[in-house]
Amino acid sequence: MSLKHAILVLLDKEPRSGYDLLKEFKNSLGYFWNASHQQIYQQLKRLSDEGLIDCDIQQQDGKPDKKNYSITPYGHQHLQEWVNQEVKPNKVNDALLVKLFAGHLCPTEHLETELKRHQDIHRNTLDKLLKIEKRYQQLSSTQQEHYKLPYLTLRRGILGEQAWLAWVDEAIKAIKK
Amino acid sequence: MSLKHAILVLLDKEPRSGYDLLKEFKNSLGYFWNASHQQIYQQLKRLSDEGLIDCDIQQQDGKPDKKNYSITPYGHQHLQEWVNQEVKPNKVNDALLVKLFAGHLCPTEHLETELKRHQDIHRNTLDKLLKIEKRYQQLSSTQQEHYKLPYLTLRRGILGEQAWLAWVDEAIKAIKK
DNA sequence: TTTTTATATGCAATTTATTGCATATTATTC
DNA sequence: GAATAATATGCAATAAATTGCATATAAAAA
Repeated sequence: MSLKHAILVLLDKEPRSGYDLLKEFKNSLGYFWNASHQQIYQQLKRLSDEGLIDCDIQQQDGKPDKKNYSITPYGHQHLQEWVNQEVKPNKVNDALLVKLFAGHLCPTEHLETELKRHQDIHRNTLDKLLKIEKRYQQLSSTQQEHYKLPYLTLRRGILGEQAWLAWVDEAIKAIKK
Repeated sequence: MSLKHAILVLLDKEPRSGYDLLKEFKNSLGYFWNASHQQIYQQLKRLSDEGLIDCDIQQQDGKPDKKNYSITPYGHQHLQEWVNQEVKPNKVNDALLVKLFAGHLCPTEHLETELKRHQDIHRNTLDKLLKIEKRYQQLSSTQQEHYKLPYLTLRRGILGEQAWLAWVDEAIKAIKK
C-alpha cells in the first residue's frame, strides 16, 4: 500500500530512475522498505499515469535508456497529505517463526542450521547499518540535525537487528538442550 | 505465501474452524502471524480443494453452522516437507518509518502523536505477551519442555516489542529537541 | 430498549505482489 | 575466451491480500 509513498518520498528528495530506487532499497533503505524491480517499474508507471510523477527519458551510449522520474507538485501534495494521516501499525508475518512453531516435525539439526543461516544474514544487515551510522556520526552537528529523521529510522533498523540477534542466541542455546 | 503453513501447523495440533483460527491469530499468535477473516476462509477453501485438509460441518443450535477443519495425512506430509525446507528471511516494509523519513513534511506534533499512538499499541501487545510468558513459567518443567519451541517464538515477540519500545523512547526524545 | 460485541461464514471486485520470461550492453572475474 | 555481474527496463500470468458488501443469532452492555 505504501510502496507508492516510499517511492514518492525518495523522488521528493531528488529525481531518480527505477533502477536507482531499486538500489536504494537494496543498499540503504532495506531495513524499512523492500521491493522487487517488477514492483517498482509497475508502480512508477501507475504513479506516472496518475500524474504524481513525471518521466524524463535520458539516452545513454551503450547502456539502455534511463528513465528519470521526478515528483510533480500534485505528487508532492499527495505525499504531504499522506504524511499527515494516521498510519496503520505493521502486521507481522514471520515464516521462520511458523517453522519454529512446527519445529517438532523436523530434526533439531535442521532448525539449528536454519537459525544460523538467518543469523548470518541478520549479522550482515546489522554490520551494514552500523557502518551507515558511523558515517552519520562523523557529520557536523548541523548535518546531523539535518538528517535527524532518517537517522531515527536507521536507529530502528539497528535496534531491531540487535534484538533479533539477541533472540537467536537465546533460541540456538535453547534448542540444543 | 505461508498463511497456508501457518494454518496447517495449527490444524496439525488440533482441528479448528476458520473462526477459531482467526481468534488464535488475533489473541495469541499475532506476534508472528496475522490474517483477516477473508484471507482465512479463502485459504481454507483452497486447502480443502487441494486435499490438505478435511471439513466437517457441525450444526449448532441458534448460532450459524461451524465448519470444523482437520489436517489430512497428505496435508501433514506437505507441512513436514515445508518445515524441512529453507525459509526466506522476512522482507521488511514499515510504513511508519516511511512516514518518519518524510517527517519534515508535517508538524513535529503530528509525528509525536503518531509515535505515541503506536507506542500504546505496542505496549498493549507486550503486556499481553508477558502475561502469556507468565503462564508458561508456571508450568511444570515437563510441560515447559513440551512447549519449548512455541515459547521461543513467544520470546521473539517479547524481545521484538521491547526493542521497538526502546526505540520509540529514543525517537520521541529526539524529535522533541 | 437499543446498540454493540461475539459468534460464524461467505462472495465479488479490486489492488498488490510474485514468478517467469525477455532483451541488450559493458565491465569484471575465472 | 567464457561466464558472470551490473546496468536498465519491461510484459504477462498467476497468486495473494485488501476492501466492500452481506447474512444471521445470541448475549451483554449502555
